[in-house]
Amino acid sequence: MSSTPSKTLADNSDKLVTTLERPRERIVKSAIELFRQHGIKGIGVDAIAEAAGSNKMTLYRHFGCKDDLVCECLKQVSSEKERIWVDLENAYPGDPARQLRGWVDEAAQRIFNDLRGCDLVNAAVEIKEAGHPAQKVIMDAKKAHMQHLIELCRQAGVQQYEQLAQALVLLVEGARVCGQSIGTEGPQQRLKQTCDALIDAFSKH
Amino acid sequence: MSSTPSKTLADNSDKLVTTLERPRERIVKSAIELFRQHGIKGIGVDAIAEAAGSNKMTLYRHFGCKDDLVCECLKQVSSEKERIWVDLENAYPGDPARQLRGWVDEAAQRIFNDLRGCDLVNAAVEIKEAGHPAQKVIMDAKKAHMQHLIELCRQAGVQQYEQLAQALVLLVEGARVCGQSIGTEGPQQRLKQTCDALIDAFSKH
DNA sequence: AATGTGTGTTACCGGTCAGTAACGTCCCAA
DNA sequence: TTGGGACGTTACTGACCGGTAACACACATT
Repeated sequence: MSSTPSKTLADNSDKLVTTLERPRERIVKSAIELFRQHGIKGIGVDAIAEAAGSNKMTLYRHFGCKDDLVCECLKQVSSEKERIWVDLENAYPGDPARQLRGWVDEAAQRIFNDLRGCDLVNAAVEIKEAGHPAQKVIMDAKKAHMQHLIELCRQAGVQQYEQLAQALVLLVEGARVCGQSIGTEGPQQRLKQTCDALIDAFSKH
Repeated sequence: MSSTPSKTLADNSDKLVTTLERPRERIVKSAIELFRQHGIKGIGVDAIAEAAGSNKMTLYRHFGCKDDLVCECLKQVSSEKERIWVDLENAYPGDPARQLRGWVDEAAQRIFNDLRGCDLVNAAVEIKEAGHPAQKVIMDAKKAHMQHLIELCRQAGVQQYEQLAQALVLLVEGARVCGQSIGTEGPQQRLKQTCDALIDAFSKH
């Protein structure tokens, strides 16, 4: 099947990671990148360990099984995503309305520059087994992000702040996924314009 | 016309698929369902053939490789999706505005009843290999659906019909994907309300 | 009766995968 | 100096996977 990763998959002639970090960090970093490139089921632990300049045994000493590694990667990804809230506060201190626009800008920018979608959503699509530990990680992260955005809309003085936040999340998630399925010519091109118009409409009353 | 339910009663009715159809149709039908349940990479051709009450050899006589079967499934799924346009025309003949609302209703209903998302998008998430034949199938189907919706918005008398159609697709695709990652409590709960408000806003000017 | 087509059965191939065992190495701290 | 912890190397297991070969059978047409 053409989905089989080629042999040069984890060609570490140029390692994905610096050797300055410990193997654990290198493994997680490599795993995140390789999961992004090939999907969770599309890459093996051996290739991950090799790309990290390590080996399978060390990987399994740090993570009991592949699922644990997946969870750790998703946790790290989501905690990196959470950094946007402090970044926005630093960029526009005390101005939640501008921060909200900034959130849209950031999302639109990312979607434009990377058509691979959201790591958490992609993992949720791939992992269908009921009760898989990664599902809770994904759900918690998405709910937390949703709550943060609701709070930001509230602080921005929007009366129907919850509705606005939910609509914005739908638009952004939809844009990410359209980029993946349709490609560059999808309806996500006008994401920023649509979001801005929506914020305007909600800010009037 | 009274065809006799004659002699051929090999009857293995324990299978999940009716034996009335030929193996090819049974295989495609089983594959669609199993891909939905386990993902494309999560199920093997052997299990598909068995669920279809057939076997791997027959599967490979009809489909040269697993990728071909995947493409056939996606084509069938997308052609079933295309049926919505004639269904809408039949439900609200000559009333594109009502048809547009009907499209939203249908999407919201499906998302509410099934959290497994869109088969085409799920396949696009799983299949990352550049040039994989399924990607063209997915892209063509999504673009065609997008064009149909744009045309419907235009016929509904919306001036900025393209913008509206694109925003609606973003909302719906986002809702589907939020159902998968967040679960029942996601922002997709208010999808219909949001879409209706958007259509109202675009219909005024 | 002969033939061909579609199908089922069994067995096999080479490859990949997650995960483990056993052993060797290096470095740091006591 | 010694001991231990972290890491690397090799080899292995058992399962699964996509795909193929060879053969048998059922049936419809002629």
